[in-house]
Formats: sequence, structure tokens, C-alpha cells
Amino acid sequence: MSQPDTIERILDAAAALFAERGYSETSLRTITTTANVNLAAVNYHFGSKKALIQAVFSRYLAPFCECLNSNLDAREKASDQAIHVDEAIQILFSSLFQSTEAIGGGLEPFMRLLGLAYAQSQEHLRHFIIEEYGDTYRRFMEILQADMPDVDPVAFYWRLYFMLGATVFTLSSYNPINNISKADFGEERSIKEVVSLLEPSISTLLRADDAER
Amino acid sequence: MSQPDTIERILDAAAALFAERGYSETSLRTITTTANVNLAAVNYHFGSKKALIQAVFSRYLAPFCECLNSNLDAREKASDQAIHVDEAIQILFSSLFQSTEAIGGGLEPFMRLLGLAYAQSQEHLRHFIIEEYGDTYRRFMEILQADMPDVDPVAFYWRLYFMLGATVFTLSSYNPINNISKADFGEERSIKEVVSLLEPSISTLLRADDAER
DNA sequence: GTCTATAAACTGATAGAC
DNA sequence: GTCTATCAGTTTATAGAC
Repeated sequence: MSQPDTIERILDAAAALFAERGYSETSLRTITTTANVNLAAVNYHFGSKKALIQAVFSRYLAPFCECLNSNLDAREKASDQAIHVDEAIQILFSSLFQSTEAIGGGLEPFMRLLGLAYAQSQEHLRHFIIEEYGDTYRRFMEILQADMPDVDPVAFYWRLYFMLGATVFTLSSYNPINNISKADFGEERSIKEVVSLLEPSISTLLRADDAER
Repeated sequence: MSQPDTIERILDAAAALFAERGYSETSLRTITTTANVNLAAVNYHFGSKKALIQAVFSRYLAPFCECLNSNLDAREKASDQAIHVDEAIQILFSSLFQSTEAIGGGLEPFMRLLGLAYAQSQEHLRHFIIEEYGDTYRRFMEILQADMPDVDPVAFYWRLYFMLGATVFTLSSYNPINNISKADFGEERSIKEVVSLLEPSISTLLRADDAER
């Protein structure tokens, strides 16, 4: 702890670099050079590259789960009325914003790290996510499902992945997508505006009546 | 061409391995060993690893574009009625099935390769996709947009990415997701069944009335 | 806790014999 | 067109001095 927090500097550099180019594409050398620390520091403080990847991930995932849980607690305490899909989705995204704005870079790096964890078969990371994230995920899922009891559970289960895919894919590529929008329409959308487009889309996607069409 | 098509064997092995573990995570040595060809053969036949990646991608993308285009041609020839969103989506997915079933592995590897191209910042691959895919993409997009003229173009543009994300994310992880479904519900869904869940979800997502809610 | 030096293995790519 | 052998560079990780 002589230097202004070596650990913190490594985590900051690693988060930005992993999100930008992927886990395997980022070497420990690039991270330590960017962070202005010695190469050996990573293995000293974290043990291995895999452990560093998980630590980087935790810094986003843990606060998010905590934040979502406490927001759900507060809402359930404030009113006896059941939480409907729309409100649940809104709580989800406001928790995302709330928990990431303290950390560098905001929402996009977190979504990129999440997308990469699924895209590349980072098996170790996937298991790690389920362990740290499982309880919160189940709680949220059950709230949604309680509001749409008529939907077949398996169909509902797949719709959750449709929702996850739409969210992670879009927000993790927010910058490049927004740049194309700027070039093609001359219009930008802030990430908050994109989320406000995403919220109703996801709500209708989840509640889509099977009979309709 | 003395061995039963070295080029083909390299492409098959590379496609399966790239889809399974990612581009950077797959070495040329792993590919050539799996394909039972000499290490030097990749550089002899393709020139470089990047060129191999693009060749692997082309084998899925080119037939798909061709198939989608000819299906749209046939439909436009058969009837003067405008193509509505639901029908366009249905043509999209049947083209996906049609064009991939000839190639090894079917739909999932293609979706994985596509997801990886977006997730990892494979800049060269992204440019390559736009070049080979741009015209077909624009044509399809304009058909959709013509059926929903009241939606703000920028909002529509973002919804296309929501759609792309839901599709690519879910289908590229079809196997692991389906396995969880098996464990949790004791029920499986074939990839065709998942697509038949996806189609109405995507249609409502695209057509979601802004005023609704 | 930080550093240098280095191990041990792997990477994509190529030259040259056959 | 296929092979061996090898180059030159990279990777993660660690031992040991300070």
C-alpha cells in the first residue's frame, strides 16, 4: 500500500482493457503497463489471471446484486401491492445505473464484461457468476413470473434469455451502435435514453400474449 | 487436392473450434491437429489466421444472404401485397435454417460466430461482415420499416439491435440454456421450437406501440 | 510489497527439402 | 501441395534480491 493503491489501479486498468478487447486478448503486460505497476504485482495480489478476471467482475456484480436486492426490499416494504413486470424492469435498470455509476466507465463496461463472459466460453467465469448471482437472479425471476402466471414456465424461461440478450448485446455495444446512428441519422441517444427505449420493448416482449398474432 | 480436401477439413475444424471457444482462444495448431493436416497448410491455403477466420465466416454468411434474398424475391414475385413484420421475421428465420442446414452443425455455430464477432472487438471481422452483408441487411430493414411507418426511425433502429441481441445471444447459447431447462423443468425445446417462441416475441418487440403501457 | 531476471510454454508465420 | 524444422515473438507465472 505504498503506491496509491496498486490493487485498485490494476482493477481499473484491467476492467477497461477487458471490456475493450476481451479477456484472452488482454495480456497481463498490457494491464500492468497501463496501470503503471510491476508485472509481478498481478500474480502477487491476485494469484492468477483467472482470479483477476473474477475480481474485476465482482466489482460490478456484487454492488449490483446488493443494490437490486435493497431496492426490491424497499419497494416491498413500502407497499403491499404486488410488483408488476413494468415496475420490476424499471427497478432492474435503475439498480444497474445506481450500482455502476460509482465505478469507472458506468454501465457499458459492465455489460461488455457480461457479454464476453457468455460469448466466449469462459467456463470458470460462468460458474462464478451463477454462484455470486444466483440468489438475486432467482428472486427477480420469481417476481416477474408471479405477475404473468398464465405463461408456460418453459416459454417464460426462454423469454428471460431473449430479454437478457437484447439488453446485454445492445448496451455492451452502445458506443459503436450510437456512432452509426450519428452517421446515418445525425442523431444520438444517451445510454439512459436507450434504456428508456429498451424498458417498454422488454416489457412487451415478456408479456407477449401467446394467443396474439 | 491429394488428401480428401484439405481446405474443407480445415474449414470444418476451424468453424467448430472457433464457435466453441472463440477466435483468439483457438490456435492454428489446435485446428490443424483436429483437421489432421499439417500446420503449414493453413498459411499455405489461407495466408493468415485472420483470413481463415473470414473464410470460415463467409461459408455461413454468403449462403444465408443469398438464401434470404431469393426468398424475398420469390415472395415479392408471388404477391403484390406488402410484406408485414410477422411474415418478414418468418422469412428471416426460415432462411437461416435453410442456409445453415447444409453446413455442419446447423444454426448454433453460425450464431456463435456472429455473437463472437460482435462481442470480441474483432474489428477486421466487423468490417468484413458489413461489406458482405450490408446490402441484404438494408433491404430487410427497409421492408420492416415500411410496415411500421409511424415509429421514429431512430427508435426503430435501436429496436433492430434489441432484436438482433435477443436472437444471437439466445441461439448462440442454445445448448447450455437448453441444458439448464432440462435440469430445472425436465423439459427440452428443440432449436426450432425456440425459434418459434422467438418469432412472436420479436414481432411484438418491433411493433411495440410507444403509446402503450 | 516491489523489483529484476528468467523459466517454460505457447503463438503465428516462413524457408526450404521433397 | 505437403512436410520438417525453426524463427522471432509472445504469453503466464515464479524465484530470489532488495
